[in-house]
Amino acid sequence: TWLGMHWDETDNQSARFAHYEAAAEKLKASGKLYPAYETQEELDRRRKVQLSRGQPPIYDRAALKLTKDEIAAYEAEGRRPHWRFLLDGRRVKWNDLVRGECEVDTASMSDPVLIRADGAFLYTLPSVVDDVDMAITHVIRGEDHVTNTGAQIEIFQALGAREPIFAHMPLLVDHEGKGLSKRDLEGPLAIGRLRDAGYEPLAVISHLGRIGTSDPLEATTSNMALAETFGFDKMGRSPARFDVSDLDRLNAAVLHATPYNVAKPRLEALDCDLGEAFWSAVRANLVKFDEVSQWAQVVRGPVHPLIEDIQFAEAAARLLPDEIDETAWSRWTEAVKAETGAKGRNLFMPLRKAVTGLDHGPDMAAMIPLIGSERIALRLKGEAA
RNA sequence: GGUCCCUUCGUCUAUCGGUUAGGACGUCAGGUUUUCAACCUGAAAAGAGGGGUUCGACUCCCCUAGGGACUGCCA
Repeated sequence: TWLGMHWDETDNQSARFAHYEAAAEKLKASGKLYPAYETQEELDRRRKVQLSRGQPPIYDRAALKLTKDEIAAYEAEGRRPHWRFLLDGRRVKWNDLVRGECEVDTASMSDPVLIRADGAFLYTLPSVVDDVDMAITHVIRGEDHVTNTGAQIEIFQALGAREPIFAHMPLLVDHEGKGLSKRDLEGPLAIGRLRDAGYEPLAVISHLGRIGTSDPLEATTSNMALAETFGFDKMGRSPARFDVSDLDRLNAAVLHATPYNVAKPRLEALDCDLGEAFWSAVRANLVKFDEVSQWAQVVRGPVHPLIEDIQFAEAAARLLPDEIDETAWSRWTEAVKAETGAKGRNLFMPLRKAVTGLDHGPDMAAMIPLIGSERIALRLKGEAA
């Protein structure tokens, strides 16, 4: 919901900082934000002791019991306090758009540190303050934030604000069911890498808009079409499996449905714009867009023909129709069949290999008019053309 | 150690006490293209295990097993 908003020109980073400070002062005044003086080492040690005794590793609020003299002693030592938010320790409830009625018992959590000893604000406070300032209505994030939500709702309320609506989506796991590692997310699955790898934006968005939902994972034709089918109520609550091969399938499907007028500028950019007939002939054979250059090469040459039976190729060359149109392929193969007796796979494959140099590819009936009789004739003679 | 969440075809999932347990992808079989791909049609394929509650449980409750998240002076 903040997408439509604009910060005014003067609202720079230091202005934001002032908002965080004001919020912190407000919390300090109400006693909800209190100073603590433990060092990280002390906290770590305390946590280990608690764990070894089978106790939950929760901050014991020792800082609240500090006397004035003890605080003065820390200050004299040069210690600066960090600031913790005093949790109510109650069952915080909200109606999650994905998970329904949710409840977090903040008594089982440590009071979160909002301000570090060096004065830096931790994300928890700015996140809430920004949401309030920007009048955020919905917070949509991963399931890993569910526990945070309990504390954050308390902060919203302590600031006198109403909390937004929350939607916590399931996390993704890989094809083996293991959590997606940071290495994956910053590596091959990073959005920029996916683009570099040739994935269509529509394929990526089709996947992200559907994974974890009850709707089938299928290619969408536009962002709006996807949005119309999207709903938080369709989202599951268990981790969804992310399989990259689904992205290849979706990418191919997106390409298969891409009309010529959309593909044209991109074909031009690759110097592969051989017309609408070319695009509709080859698009069903693409997984990634840039593979069109391979088929453009088959049309324009040079192609190194694959000829296994010279007599067959000679007969085919002799029978090649003068005019190569849409019907030429069936007339030609009929004639070759009549003369050589070859049929089915034995009829086609030698012709395909000789004419395109490959054992697979788009419909030959559509391809040969594009290639043209001159090049076809040369290729049937075994010449690169 | 604690808190919370999850477990249905191979995969993602629907079902909110009574269904032939539905769909999509994948797989397999046909069809079409006189090849491959694409496309069309059809088929096979599922309730983690054990206890309850109930006339009736995938659905509600408990236990077990398995998985995930959180438990930071990270975000």
